[in-house]
Amino acid sequence: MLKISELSAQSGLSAHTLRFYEKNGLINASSRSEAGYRYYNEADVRRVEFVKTARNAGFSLEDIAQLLSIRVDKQSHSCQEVTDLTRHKLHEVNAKIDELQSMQQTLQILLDSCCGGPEKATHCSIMEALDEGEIRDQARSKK
Amino acid sequence: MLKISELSAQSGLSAHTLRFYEKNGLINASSRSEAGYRYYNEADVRRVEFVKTARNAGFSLEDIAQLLSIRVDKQSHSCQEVTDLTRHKLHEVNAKIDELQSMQQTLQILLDSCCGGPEKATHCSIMEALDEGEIRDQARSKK
DNA sequence: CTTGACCTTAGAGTCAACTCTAAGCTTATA
DNA sequence: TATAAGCTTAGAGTTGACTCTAAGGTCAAG
Repeated sequence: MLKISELSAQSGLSAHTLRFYEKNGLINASSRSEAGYRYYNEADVRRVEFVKTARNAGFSLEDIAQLLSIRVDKQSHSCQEVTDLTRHKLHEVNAKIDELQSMQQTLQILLDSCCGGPEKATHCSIMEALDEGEIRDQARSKK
Repeated sequence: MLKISELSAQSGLSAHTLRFYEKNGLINASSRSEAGYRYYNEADVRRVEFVKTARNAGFSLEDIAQLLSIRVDKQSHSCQEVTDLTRHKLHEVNAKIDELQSMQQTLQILLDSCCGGPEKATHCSIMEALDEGEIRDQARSKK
Protein backbone atom coordinates (compact mmCIF):
# COMPACT_ATOMS: atom_id res chain seq x y z
CA MET A 1 0.00 0.00 0.00
CA LEU A 2 1.39 3.34 -1.05
CA LYS A 3 0.89 6.73 0.48
CA ILE A 4 0.16 9.55 -1.90
CA SER A 5 3.73 10.84 -1.96
CA GLU A 6 4.97 7.35 -2.74
CA LEU A 7 2.53 6.95 -5.59
CA SER A 8 3.51 10.40 -6.72
CA ALA A 9 7.18 9.44 -6.82
CA GLN A 10 6.39 6.19 -8.58
CA SER A 11 4.01 7.62 -11.14
CA GLY A 12 5.61 10.96 -11.78
CA LEU A 13 2.30 12.68 -11.15
CA SER A 14 2.24 15.24 -8.34
CA ALA A 15 0.20 14.55 -5.23
CA HIS A 16 -1.85 17.58 -6.24
CA THR A 17 -2.59 16.01 -9.57
CA LEU A 18 -3.51 12.68 -8.01
CA ARG A 19 -6.01 14.42 -5.72
CA PHE A 20 -7.26 16.41 -8.67
CA TYR A 21 -7.81 13.23 -10.64
CA GLU A 22 -9.67 11.79 -7.69
CA LYS A 23 -11.88 14.86 -7.44
CA ASN A 24 -12.70 14.32 -11.09
CA GLY A 25 -13.61 10.71 -10.58
CA LEU A 26 -10.70 9.20 -12.45
CA ILE A 27 -8.89 7.47 -9.65
CA ASN A 28 -9.36 6.59 -6.03
CA ALA A 29 -7.43 5.31 -3.06
CA SER A 30 -9.18 2.12 -2.15
CA SER A 31 -8.51 2.68 1.53
CA ARG A 32 -7.72 5.35 4.04
CA SER A 33 -5.75 5.28 7.27
CA GLU A 34 -7.50 6.19 10.52
CA ALA A 35 -6.29 9.75 10.07
CA GLY A 36 -7.70 9.86 6.58
CA TYR A 37 -4.46 9.34 4.66
CA ARG A 38 -4.95 7.83 1.24
CA TYR A 39 -3.60 4.32 0.69
CA TYR A 40 -3.26 2.96 -2.81
CA ASN A 41 -3.19 -0.75 -3.55
CA GLU A 42 -1.92 -2.47 -6.69
CA ALA A 43 -5.19 -2.15 -8.56
CA ASP A 44 -5.23 1.57 -7.77
CA VAL A 45 -1.72 1.89 -9.10
CA ARG A 46 -2.64 0.07 -12.30
CA ARG A 47 -5.58 2.41 -12.77
CA VAL A 48 -3.33 5.42 -12.35
CA GLU A 49 -0.95 3.95 -14.91
CA PHE A 50 -3.85 3.46 -17.29
CA VAL A 51 -4.77 7.11 -16.91
CA LYS A 52 -1.17 8.14 -17.50
CA THR A 53 -0.89 6.03 -20.61
CA ALA A 54 -4.16 7.34 -21.99
CA ARG A 55 -3.05 10.92 -21.30
CA ASN A 56 0.15 10.24 -23.18
CA ALA A 57 -1.85 8.94 -26.09
CA GLY A 58 -3.64 12.28 -26.19
CA PHE A 59 -6.97 11.50 -24.55
CA SER A 60 -8.57 14.23 -22.48
CA LEU A 61 -9.59 13.58 -18.90
CA GLU A 62 -13.16 13.36 -20.07
CA ASP A 63 -12.26 10.75 -22.66
CA ILE A 64 -10.35 8.87 -20.03
CA ALA A 65 -13.35 8.86 -17.72
CA GLN A 66 -15.22 7.07 -20.50
CA LEU A 67 -12.41 4.66 -21.15
CA LEU A 68 -12.28 3.88 -17.46
CA SER A 69 -15.97 3.17 -17.30
CA ILE A 70 -15.48 0.72 -20.13
CA ARG A 71 -12.47 -0.74 -18.38
CA VAL A 72 -14.33 -1.61 -15.21
CA ASP A 73 -17.06 -3.43 -17.08
CA LYS A 74 -15.76 -4.62 -20.41
CA GLN A 75 -18.63 -7.09 -20.71
CA SER A 76 -21.08 -4.28 -21.17
CA HIS A 77 -19.11 -2.45 -23.82
CA SER A 78 -18.03 -3.15 -27.33
CA CYS A 79 -14.79 -2.71 -29.19
CA GLN A 80 -16.63 -0.27 -31.36
CA GLU A 81 -17.15 2.13 -28.48
CA VAL A 82 -13.43 2.07 -27.87
CA THR A 83 -12.49 2.57 -31.49
CA ASP A 84 -15.05 5.34 -31.85
CA LEU A 85 -13.39 7.24 -29.05
CA THR A 86 -9.98 6.57 -30.49
CA ARG A 87 -10.95 7.50 -34.01
CA HIS A 88 -12.55 10.72 -32.81
CA LYS A 89 -9.43 11.65 -30.93
CA LEU A 90 -7.32 10.83 -33.95
CA HIS A 91 -9.40 13.17 -36.08
CA GLU A 92 -8.91 15.95 -33.58
CA VAL A 93 -5.19 15.36 -33.49
CA ASN A 94 -5.01 15.30 -37.27
CA ALA A 95 -6.94 18.55 -37.52
CA LYS A 96 -4.60 20.22 -35.05
CA ILE A 97 -1.58 18.95 -36.93
CA ASP A 98 -2.93 20.37 -40.19
CA GLU A 99 -3.48 23.71 -38.56
CA LEU A 100 0.00 23.77 -37.07
CA GLN A 101 1.64 22.65 -40.29
CA SER A 102 -0.03 25.49 -42.04
CA MET A 103 1.41 27.88 -39.46
CA GLN A 104 4.76 26.17 -39.77
CA GLN A 105 4.84 26.77 -43.50
CA THR A 106 3.82 30.38 -43.12
CA LEU A 107 6.44 31.02 -40.47
CA GLN A 108 9.12 29.28 -42.50
CA ILE A 109 8.31 31.33 -45.55
CA LEU A 110 8.41 34.50 -43.47
CA LEU A 111 11.75 33.53 -42.01
CA ASP A 112 13.23 32.65 -45.37
CA SER A 113 12.16 35.99 -46.77
CA CYS A 114 13.92 38.12 -44.20
CA CYS A 115 17.59 38.91 -43.85
CA GLY A 116 17.38 38.76 -40.09
CA GLY A 117 20.26 41.13 -39.76
CA PRO A 118 20.85 44.23 -37.67
CA GLU A 119 19.34 46.38 -40.43
CA LYS A 120 16.52 48.67 -39.51
CA ALA A 121 13.13 47.03 -39.89
CA THR A 122 11.97 49.78 -42.22
CA HIS A 123 11.73 47.39 -45.12
CA CYS A 124 11.57 44.11 -43.23
CA SER A 125 9.89 41.62 -45.50
CA ILE A 126 8.21 39.84 -42.61
CA MET A 127 6.55 43.06 -41.52
CA GLU A 128 5.57 43.73 -45.10
CA ALA A 129 4.07 40.28 -45.52
CA LEU A 130 2.05 40.69 -42.34
CA ASP A 131 0.95 44.11 -43.54
CA GLU A 132 -0.08 42.83 -46.92
CA GLY A 133 -1.98 39.97 -45.37
CA GLU A 134 -0.88 37.77 -48.24
CA ILE A 135 -0.85 34.81 -45.97
CA ARG A 136 -3.55 32.28 -46.57
CA ASP A 137 -6.13 31.95 -43.86
CA GLN A 138 -6.12 28.85 -41.86
CA ALA A 139 -8.88 27.39 -39.76
CA ARG A 140 -7.98 27.92 -36.16
CA SER A 141 -9.87 25.41 -34.11
CA LYS A 142 -12.41 26.71 -31.66
CA LYS A 143 -11.34 24.56 -28.75
CA MET B 1 -15.10 55.68 -40.95
CA LEU B 2 -16.52 52.42 -39.74
CA LYS B 3 -18.57 51.69 -36.68
CA ILE B 4 -17.62 48.68 -34.67
CA SER B 5 -20.29 46.45 -36.18
CA GLU B 6 -19.15 47.42 -39.65
CA LEU B 7 -15.55 46.64 -38.87
CA SER B 8 -16.74 43.42 -37.31
CA ALA B 9 -18.57 42.44 -40.49
CA GLN B 10 -15.61 43.42 -42.63
CA SER B 11 -12.94 41.75 -40.54
CA GLY B 12 -14.80 38.70 -39.37
CA LEU B 13 -13.85 39.47 -35.79
CA SER B 14 -16.72 39.97 -33.37
CA ALA B 15 -17.32 43.39 -31.84
CA HIS B 16 -16.56 41.72 -28.52
CA THR B 17 -13.21 40.60 -29.82
CA LEU B 18 -12.39 44.02 -31.22
CA ARG B 19 -13.10 45.62 -27.84
CA PHE B 20 -11.11 42.88 -26.20
CA TYR B 21 -8.15 43.58 -28.48
CA GLU B 22 -8.45 47.25 -27.64
CA LYS B 23 -8.46 46.53 -23.94
CA ASN B 24 -5.25 44.61 -24.51
CA GLY B 25 -3.61 47.45 -26.34
CA LEU B 26 -3.54 45.83 -29.76
CA ILE B 27 -5.89 48.10 -31.63
CA ASN B 28 -7.75 51.36 -31.21
CA ALA B 29 -10.46 53.42 -32.80
CA SER B 30 -8.74 56.64 -33.72
CA SER B 31 -11.87 58.64 -33.01
CA ARG B 32 -15.11 58.49 -31.11
CA SER B 33 -18.50 60.03 -31.79
CA GLU B 34 -19.98 62.45 -29.26
CA ALA B 35 -21.82 59.59 -27.68
CA GLY B 36 -18.63 57.60 -27.41
CA TYR B 37 -19.16 55.28 -30.38
CA ARG B 38 -15.92 53.96 -31.81
CA TYR B 39 -15.01 55.06 -35.33
CA TYR B 40 -12.29 53.27 -37.24
CA ASN B 41 -10.38 54.92 -40.08
CA GLU B 42 -8.34 53.20 -42.78
CA ALA B 43 -5.18 53.01 -40.74
CA ASP B 44 -7.16 51.41 -37.92
CA VAL B 45 -8.54 48.85 -40.32
CA ARG B 46 -5.07 48.05 -41.63
CA ARG B 47 -3.86 47.55 -38.11
CA VAL B 48 -6.72 45.17 -37.40
CA GLU B 49 -5.85 43.26 -40.56
CA PHE B 50 -2.23 43.06 -39.45
CA VAL B 51 -3.37 41.55 -36.16
CA LYS B 52 -5.57 39.08 -37.97
CA THR B 53 -2.81 38.02 -40.30
CA ALA B 54 -0.35 37.60 -37.46
CA ARG B 55 -2.91 35.54 -35.52
CA ASN B 56 -3.32 33.33 -38.55
CA ALA B 57 0.40 32.86 -38.72
CA GLY B 58 0.28 31.53 -35.18
CA PHE B 59 1.50 34.49 -33.15
CA SER B 60 0.02 34.99 -29.70
CA LEU B 61 -1.54 38.29 -28.73
CA GLU B 62 1.55 39.03 -26.70
CA ASP B 63 3.78 38.38 -29.71
CA ILE B 64 1.55 40.58 -31.78
CA ALA B 65 1.83 43.41 -29.28
CA GLN B 66 5.59 43.26 -29.85
CA LEU B 67 5.23 43.10 -33.61
CA LEU B 68 2.93 46.10 -33.49
CA SER B 69 5.39 48.10 -31.45
CA ILE B 70 7.97 47.35 -34.09
CA ARG B 71 5.49 48.24 -36.81
CA VAL B 72 4.83 51.72 -35.51
CA ASP B 73 8.51 52.57 -35.34
CA LYS B 74 10.44 50.41 -37.74
CA GLN B 75 13.39 52.81 -37.58
CA SER B 76 14.11 51.81 -34.05
CA HIS B 77 13.99 48.09 -34.63
CA SER B 78 16.01 45.60 -36.58
CA CYS B 79 15.08 42.73 -38.83
CA GLN B 80 16.75 40.52 -36.29
CA GLU B 81 14.15 41.34 -33.68
CA VAL B 82 11.47 40.31 -36.11
CA THR B 83 13.17 37.08 -37.14
CA ASP B 84 13.89 36.23 -33.52
CA LEU B 85 10.21 36.42 -32.73
CA THR B 86 9.36 34.44 -35.82
CA ARG B 87 12.00 31.80 -35.22
CA HIS B 88 10.91 31.38 -31.64
CA LYS B 89 7.32 30.90 -32.71
CA LEU B 90 8.40 28.42 -35.35
CA HIS B 91 10.22 26.38 -32.72
CA GLU B 92 7.12 26.29 -30.58
CA VAL B 93 5.00 25.22 -33.49
CA ASN B 94 7.48 22.53 -34.44
CA ALA B 95 7.56 21.18 -30.91
CA LYS B 96 3.79 21.00 -30.80
CA ILE B 97 3.70 19.23 -34.13
CA ASP B 98 6.18 16.64 -32.90
CA GLU B 99 4.08 16.02 -29.85
CA LEU B 100 0.90 15.66 -31.87
CA GLN B 101 2.52 13.41 -34.44
CA SER B 102 3.60 11.14 -31.68
CA MET B 103 0.02 10.98 -30.44
CA GLN B 104 -1.17 10.45 -33.97
CA GLN B 105 1.08 7.43 -34.38
CA THR B 106 0.01 5.97 -31.09
CA LEU B 107 -3.67 6.43 -31.86
CA GLN B 108 -3.26 4.97 -35.32
CA ILE B 109 -1.50 1.92 -33.96
CA LEU B 110 -4.23 1.49 -31.38
CA LEU B 111 -6.91 1.78 -34.03
CA ASP B 112 -5.19 -0.66 -36.35
CA SER B 113 -4.91 -3.21 -33.57
CA CYS B 114 -8.62 -3.33 -32.75
CA CYS B 115 -11.43 -5.02 -34.62
CA GLY B 116 -13.77 -2.15 -33.82
CA GLY B 117 -16.73 -4.45 -34.04
CA PRO B 118 -19.74 -5.05 -31.81
CA GLU B 119 -17.79 -7.66 -29.85
CA LYS B 120 -17.58 -7.22 -26.12
CA ALA B 121 -14.57 -5.21 -25.06
CA THR B 122 -13.39 -8.03 -22.82
CA HIS B 123 -10.32 -8.57 -24.92
CA CYS B 124 -10.21 -5.26 -26.73
CA SER B 125 -6.64 -4.72 -27.82
CA ILE B 126 -6.85 -0.98 -27.31
CA MET B 127 -7.85 -1.45 -23.70
CA GLU B 128 -5.09 -4.00 -23.31
CA ALA B 129 -2.50 -1.68 -24.78
CA LEU B 130 -3.57 1.13 -22.46
CA ASP B 131 -3.47 -1.29 -19.56
CA GLU B 132 -0.03 -2.54 -20.44
CA GLY B 133 1.24 0.98 -20.86
CA GLU B 134 3.43 -0.20 -23.70
CA ILE B 135 3.07 3.13 -25.36
CA ARG B 136 6.16 5.25 -25.43
CA ASP B 137 6.09 8.37 -23.35
CA GLN B 138 5.98 11.62 -25.11
CA ALA B 139 6.87 15.03 -23.81
CA ARG B 140 3.66 16.93 -23.32
CA SER B 141 4.47 20.60 -23.34
CA LYS B 142 3.85 22.59 -20.22
CA LYS B 143 2.06 25.45 -21.85
C1' DC C 1 -42.87 59.34 -30.04
C1' DT C 2 -41.92 54.77 -29.78
C1' DT C 3 -39.76 50.68 -31.06
C1' DG C 4 -35.82 48.10 -31.99
C1' DA C 5 -31.22 47.82 -33.38
C1' DC C 6 -26.91 49.37 -32.01
C1' DC C 7 -23.63 51.31 -28.89
C1' DT C 8 -21.19 51.98 -24.18
C1' DT C 9 -18.82 50.12 -19.75
C1' DA C 10 -17.12 47.15 -16.02
C1' DG C 11 -16.75 42.99 -14.86
C1' DA C 12 -17.84 38.01 -14.71
C1' DG C 13 -17.76 33.49 -17.00
C1' DT C 14 -15.70 29.78 -20.05
C1' DC C 15 -12.50 26.03 -21.14
C1' DA C 16 -8.81 22.30 -19.58
C1' DA C 17 -5.78 20.65 -16.71
C1' DC C 18 -3.65 21.62 -13.45
C1' DT C 19 -1.29 24.29 -9.45
C1' DC C 20 -1.22 26.43 -5.32
C1' DT C 21 -2.74 28.22 -0.63
C1' DA C 22 -4.25 28.22 4.03
C1' DA C 23 -5.31 26.22 8.14
C1' DG C 24 -4.96 22.50 10.65
C1' DC C 25 -3.99 17.34 11.76
C1' DT C 26 -0.53 13.21 11.95
C1' DT C 27 3.62 10.82 11.95
C1' DA C 28 8.54 9.94 11.94
C1' DT C 29 12.95 11.29 13.60
C1' DA C 30 16.43 13.28 16.89
C1' DT D 1 9.14 16.24 23.37
C1' DA D 2 9.92 19.16 19.86
C1' DT D 3 10.47 19.78 15.23
C1' DA D 4 9.91 18.93 10.56
C1' DA D 5 7.95 16.49 7.04
C1' DG D 6 3.83 14.88 5.30
C1' DC D 7 -1.09 14.51 5.15
C1' DT D 8 -6.07 16.47 4.99
C1' DT D 9 -9.74 19.78 3.00
C1' DA D 10 -12.10 23.48 0.54
C1' DG D 11 -11.37 26.62 -2.39
C1' DA D 12 -8.84 30.10 -5.12
C1' DG D 13 -5.50 31.11 -8.86
C1' DT D 14 -3.24 30.25 -13.49
C1' DT D 15 -3.09 30.50 -18.66
C1' DG D 16 -4.86 32.53 -23.25
C1' DA D 17 -8.19 34.14 -25.92
C1' DC D 18 -12.08 35.05 -25.93
C1' DT D 19 -17.34 35.35 -24.81
C1' DC D 20 -21.02 36.99 -22.46
C1' DT D 21 -24.00 39.81 -19.20
C1' DA D 22 -26.17 43.67 -17.14
C1' DA D 23 -27.53 48.13 -17.10
C1' DG D 24 -27.99 51.80 -19.53
C1' DG D 25 -27.35 55.52 -23.41
C1' DT D 26 -28.10 56.56 -28.74
C1' DC D 27 -30.06 56.64 -33.15
C1' DA D 28 -32.86 55.84 -37.43
C1' DA D 29 -37.27 54.53 -39.22
C1' DG D 30 -42.27 54.58 -39.24
